[in-house]
Amino acid sequence: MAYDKQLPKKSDDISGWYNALMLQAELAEYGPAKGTMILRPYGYAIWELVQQKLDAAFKANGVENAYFPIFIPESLLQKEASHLEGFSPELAIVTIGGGEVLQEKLIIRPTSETIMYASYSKWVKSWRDLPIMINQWNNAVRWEKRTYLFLRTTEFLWQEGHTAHATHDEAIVTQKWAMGAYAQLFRDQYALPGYIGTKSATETFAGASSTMTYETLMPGGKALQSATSHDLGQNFAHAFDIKFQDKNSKTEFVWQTSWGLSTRSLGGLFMVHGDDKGLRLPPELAPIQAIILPIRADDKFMSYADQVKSRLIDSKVRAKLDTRDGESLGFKINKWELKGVPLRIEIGAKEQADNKVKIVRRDNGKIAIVDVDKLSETVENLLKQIQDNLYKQAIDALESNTYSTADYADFKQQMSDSKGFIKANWCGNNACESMIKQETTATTRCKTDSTVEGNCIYCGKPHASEWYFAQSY
RNA sequence: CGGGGUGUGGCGCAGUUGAUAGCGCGCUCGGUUUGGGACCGAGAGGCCGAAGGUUUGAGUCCUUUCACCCCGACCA
Repeated sequence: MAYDKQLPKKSDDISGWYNALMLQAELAEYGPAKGTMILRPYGYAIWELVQQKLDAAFKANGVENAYFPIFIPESLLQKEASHLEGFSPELAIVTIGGGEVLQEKLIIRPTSETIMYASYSKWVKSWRDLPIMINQWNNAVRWEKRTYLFLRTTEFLWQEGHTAHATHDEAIVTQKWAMGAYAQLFRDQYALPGYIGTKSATETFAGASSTMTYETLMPGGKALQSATSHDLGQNFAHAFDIKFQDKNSKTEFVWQTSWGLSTRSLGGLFMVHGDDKGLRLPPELAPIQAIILPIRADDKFMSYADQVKSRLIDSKVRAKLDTRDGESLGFKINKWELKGVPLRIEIGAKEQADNKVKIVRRDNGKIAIVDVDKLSETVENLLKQIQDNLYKQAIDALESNTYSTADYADFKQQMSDSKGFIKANWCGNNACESMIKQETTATTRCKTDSTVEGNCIYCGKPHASEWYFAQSY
């Protein structure tokens, strides 16, 4: 295993730190084709934990999993005009199959609205066929000009939920429910606080009526759109002719939603919680929650170490015993710190003699010497504390980097200094949003939940509502 | 799509005025070690991104080309 001794400091060089960390912690590496990512077992295990949690939440709300093809005939994608327009610059298109030029080009899915809704239109005839609540875990391809590991890769993994309802109200309930599920996941598992709100017209998903977003703050002050939930209105229903007869025998178009969370969110997780020593994984998403390090590889320590491991496994802690030879204790400590394992348990002669273990927290370095009989409850307790502490640190960062101003000069100054989120009023006019972006590189991230109106920070017009602005990843 | 950079053992790099490749880390084996990135010894591993050219001779010079990375504009 190759671990470079030097990881760039997070505070000096965020981008260098992040890239090196992704590779060194064995989360991912670059695929042979530009912008692609190989998810290594350690990184994939984190994604699997996300999947477990989210999948359970979906199913609890009646969502079923299914799978639709990766190839979308070009004609399908063309059916919804704004959807096509939004995605066409970043499509990967198959033109040759089996050595022959295809009669109709095949789009590699950038998202699955079109191919799924072609089926929905066949499936829905009666109000009794509704709602349709389907999710799929899959990959998608968007030919981005510039890529980062996790944060923006040419191919990414995600889930996309797609529902169809008899009424707009019901669709909106689902849109909000999905965002609620994401918010809970981010808070309870990712330990990532964020702002939830509606996107401006220009930032709304191509083909949607409205987009809700979960916006998190990255170190360096940029915002990361971490999950979205769309109210598609009847846009796709009209384009794909998805209609049904209601209880009064009247023909109606369905109301739809779609919502997704991708491996991008893991990039946010790594970036926010990591420190100069490497990753700091929240226990909920740590493939290994406790790493047990015998001070020596001697047999007499091993049986005790095995016993400690068994106790943890029995109490459902994801524990691993590092028995690899040829690595000194110091090396192993650094290795597991880099990989962000929340707890390190050291076992040596002293611990064995006293029937104790030494437990060190990754998040703050605090040491506890614990009686082995109290091991499980102590570990469980510490894991909770670490989870809470990471959330607390992240929320402190979010709050202390959220500003509010009514003065455009302040706004500009802030965006060129420490960045972060700025709450400011905006009239809703595209021209103002676009000028602000040109002059500060900041865009609207989402509407705040404030109902107080003010003057537009750019044009000064009254009755402007409050928005979060930030530079975006 | 613009700007910058880099391609030489697995990784990071050196290679001067051209003379058929070297260092560190890692890896393998043996031994000594082990409470914060151990040490000694012996090994394995590279036609220098690709193609063409100049030359007695090219990692090095020339031409073309490909790929990737970083920074911007576009985006989950």
